[in-house]
Amino acid sequence: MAYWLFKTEPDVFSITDLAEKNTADWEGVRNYQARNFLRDGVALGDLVFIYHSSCKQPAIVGIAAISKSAHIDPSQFDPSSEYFDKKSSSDSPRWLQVSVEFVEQFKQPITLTKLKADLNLTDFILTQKGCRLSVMPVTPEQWHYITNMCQT
DNA sequence: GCCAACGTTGGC
DNA sequence: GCCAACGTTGGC
Repeated sequence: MAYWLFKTEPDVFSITDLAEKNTADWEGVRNYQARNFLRDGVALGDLVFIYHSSCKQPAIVGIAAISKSAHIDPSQFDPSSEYFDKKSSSDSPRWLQVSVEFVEQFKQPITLTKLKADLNLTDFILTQKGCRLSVMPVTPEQWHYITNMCQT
């Protein structure tokens, strides 16, 4: 089993939305490196940190589990979707999505400030300068360290 | 709203 | 294949 971190803008889709729906298709990944992680790495049963970005308090806010591995993201073919990609064809679709299932919402989000300040997380991809990846791997060591942070 | 740090596009 | 121009991300 592997560990991941997915970014989302809470104004668009938040951990609360996921908690209410219980499952969701993680649509709209439009970056090749992120897509390749979805395609080649993310597997059924993997665990995912949900991270809120572009908001007042950027933070890891909870955990989800992969409930379906990579499959075609239909929003790329929907002209009314903000994720529509006119250059993608049904013959060779460009973009993939996975499905996620709600696991838990942290009572206290682990803020970006806290993550950046932690000397044990200097290799954490999220906090590296200029990181714009929306899907990234998390090492088991980082996963366990961070999940322990929210119990204190 | 600003802007640094990217990623993508397309002409050549 | 290079690279300038452009678009996007995301913290601040």
